[in-house]
Amino acid sequence: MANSTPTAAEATPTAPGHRGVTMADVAKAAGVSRTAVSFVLSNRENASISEETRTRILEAVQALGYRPNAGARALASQRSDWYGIVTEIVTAPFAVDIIKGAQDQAWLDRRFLLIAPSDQADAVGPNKGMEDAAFEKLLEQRVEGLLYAATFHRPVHVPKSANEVPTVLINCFDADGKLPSIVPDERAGGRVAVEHLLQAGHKRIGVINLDPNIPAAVGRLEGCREALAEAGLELDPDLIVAGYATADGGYEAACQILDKYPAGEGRPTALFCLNDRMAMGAYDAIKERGLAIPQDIAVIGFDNQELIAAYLRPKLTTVALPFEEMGALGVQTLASLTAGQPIIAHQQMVDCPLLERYSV
Amino acid sequence: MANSTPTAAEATPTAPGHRGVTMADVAKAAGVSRTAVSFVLSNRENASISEETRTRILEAVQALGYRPNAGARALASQRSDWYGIVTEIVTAPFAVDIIKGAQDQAWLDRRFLLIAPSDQADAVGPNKGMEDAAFEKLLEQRVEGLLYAATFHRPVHVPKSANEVPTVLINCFDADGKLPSIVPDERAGGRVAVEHLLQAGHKRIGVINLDPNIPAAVGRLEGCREALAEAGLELDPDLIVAGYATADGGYEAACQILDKYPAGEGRPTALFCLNDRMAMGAYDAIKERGLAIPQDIAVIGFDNQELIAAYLRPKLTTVALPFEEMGALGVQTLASLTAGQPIIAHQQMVDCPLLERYSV
DNA sequence: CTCGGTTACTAACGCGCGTTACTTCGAGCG
DNA sequence: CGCTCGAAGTAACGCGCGTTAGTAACCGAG
Repeated sequence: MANSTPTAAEATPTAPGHRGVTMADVAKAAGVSRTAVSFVLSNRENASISEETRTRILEAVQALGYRPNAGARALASQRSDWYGIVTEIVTAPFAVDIIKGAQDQAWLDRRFLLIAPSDQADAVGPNKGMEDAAFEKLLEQRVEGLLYAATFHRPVHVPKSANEVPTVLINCFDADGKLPSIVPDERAGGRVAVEHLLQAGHKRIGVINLDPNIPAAVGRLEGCREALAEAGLELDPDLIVAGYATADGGYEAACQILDKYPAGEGRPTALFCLNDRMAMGAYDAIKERGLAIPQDIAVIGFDNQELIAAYLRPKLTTVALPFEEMGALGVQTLASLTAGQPIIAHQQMVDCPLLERYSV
Repeated sequence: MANSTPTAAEATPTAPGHRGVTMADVAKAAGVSRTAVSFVLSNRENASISEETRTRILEAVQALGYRPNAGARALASQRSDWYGIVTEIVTAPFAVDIIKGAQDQAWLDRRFLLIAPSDQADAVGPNKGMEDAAFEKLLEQRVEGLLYAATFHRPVHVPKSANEVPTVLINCFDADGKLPSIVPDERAGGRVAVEHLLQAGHKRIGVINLDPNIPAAVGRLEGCREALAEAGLELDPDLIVAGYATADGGYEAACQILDKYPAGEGRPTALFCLNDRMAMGAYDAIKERGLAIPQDIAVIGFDNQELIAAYLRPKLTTVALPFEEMGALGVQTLASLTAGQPIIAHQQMVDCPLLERYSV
């Protein structure tokens, strides 16, 4: 301000922050070398810059509206501070939460998260190549690490290019068993759900199952059986009904259970629905029969699909899938990997917390 | 392959695509200058490279697993091919769809979409600064254009830095009236909804309203009145009930309407719910009274919140908010702006299509 | 044989920045 | 006074690439 020499660069002084202000412009304005500016802006430890010139430089930065060029910085320093995540953003109410968790954590670490879409992951469709392209694009940006997130817990095949930088899988695991992964602890989740029902006094519990082969079903059911076993109970095979993972599927499965047993005579007093969408359908089946939730029949879900669980009437008690936590943990794991630290655990499992609402 | 000179760069020949393969490496491997490689890879028109060396270069690219460095390329060419979008990814089942639309379109245009989070937009909370930081971060990446997306249709204040590059608002509009925006055509949407009810023979229609002051409510109600007027009907003020934009709010509003009019005596035969969450609550109110949807009372929603609308029983007929289309249009608009073309329309309105399911 | 005009390239600069090696200057010390 | 040493800064290189100006070889016309 005091002795700022007007330069050509200040063509539009009323609009600071106009594009193309470089460190050289700042240096000229402050009357120092470009190196000095660089030292100040990167807060170098052992650089000796007097307090006076330091503030003069910072003033010039402010006045000109200088903004560093991330690309140039990455080029010169050979590090980008970027991570990449590829995920099916499409059908995915879940993927969003993973992204949010990852992005918030990245933001805390002063890193930037690049997001690339991959439409259907293992699609047979025409865009099988999209996923490879997504990885490719991210690597062109010279990301320092990669995250791969699936919308439901399952084994996946990841493009080979993922081997070029540290890569962590979220909500899925490497079918080839190489890459580290972060998954929900389905077993513990199933256990916590059923323990909650037991504590509420229920002894006869119906289960509305998913496709029995997917990891989620296997784990949750295992946890369910564990909890029952500890209470000296067993799961009645007649009370497990599988259905499509939709509200309609849940409705039909619930009907099947409720219609098999008249009131009192062996009818379960609680239903463990392996996901919230099915619980939504179960609600209808129960209400149709004039039964009250939770007085006549308690219902517990799984997933905590907010839009459903928090808006059903009564609000659904459920076990939450820890998407945000997994996203955050993914970034943390990536950070330690890119820092050169060894892989701590090949597969990290994250707890699924119980969310008590009003259906138990 | 034939006469490839082994170089130090081929340290790990079994792992092509290892990091740090540069154009110079490719040039050396192909026995040409770096310039020649650059010409081939960027498909220059008036560069004369013989077909022979051309294929030799491409072979070297393949063999070494060369991958361009996007940052360096942006630095040299002074253009980045990147757009940025800042949005509240948080609470936002909607923002996701906007992002998807934008990202798919960007992908088609061979551009990359950088996503920055902005937690609560006009939050009073501690992270008011986050939004500015998001813009700042994106500008540091030298994005060529910016998108700003809100989760519900409303006026917004955008940080001044948005003026430095072309900026388009999506699902919101500039409170200062400067920036171009893309919003849903709420009025036409309300009209289409009510026309659909009229066509189904309904003449007495109840409206479950949102906060009457927000743009969505204003527009949708206006469209509703238009449709009625064209049929020679009027909206009975007694049949408009506002509530909180939740399932509970919808439940209470529906109760109020249904309890005021006993069957036959002026009870509406259809409910127009201004969003799907409220429709969800209205379903419960209707079912509780032993009425059937749509036989006794038809219900139509707005928003097409997939997780609700497609899973309610019966599935909800609703008017969709065109998030993906708005996202895509945003990128298209940005493309024309960055190409130097003038602003076509200050505010572009996108149609809200009717989705017929089973509740009317 | 010379000369203009192509074809097929290459040398060299600069994008904006981080970083290393070097210079300059004044204070302190024997 | 001569010397060293730290403080305060600067010149210059290179990151990987796009791009312009230029060069060398060849070819046909005069």
